[in-house]
Amino acid sequence: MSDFYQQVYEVVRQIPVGRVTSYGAIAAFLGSKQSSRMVGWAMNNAHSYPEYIPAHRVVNRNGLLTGKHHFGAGNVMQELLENEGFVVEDDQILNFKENFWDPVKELSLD
DNA sequence: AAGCTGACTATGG
DNA sequence: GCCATAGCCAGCT
Repeated sequence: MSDFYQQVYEVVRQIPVGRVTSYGAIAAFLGSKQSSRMVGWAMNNAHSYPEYIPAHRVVNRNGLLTGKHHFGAGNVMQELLENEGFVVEDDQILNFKENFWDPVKELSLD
């Protein structure tokens, strides 16, 4: 597996419970903010990773659950987020900005 | 092999 | 503030 995917998975795994981040933020942290699509693709292949990947904590820059369809037929992603204390409405995290977790800030600085 | 698609984002009208 | 376009790059048809 490419290091890119590996790093994406590790970053996503380090997202604290009750926090969320965006594909672009992860891509930016890896130094390829223009390849935010690849982060999403990495999530699609997340099942290939031996560890658990909380992909539901990764949404687009709007806090919109664009990838909910990949979790299952129903609104599994929303339920997972609500289970962690998020407020989701119309497939969007209302308090997204308040719970946003930026790896660039949280992991780079320290 | 060439073209399309997609769990994105930024920019311009 | 919404819609269209354009980069991005890996996987699929």
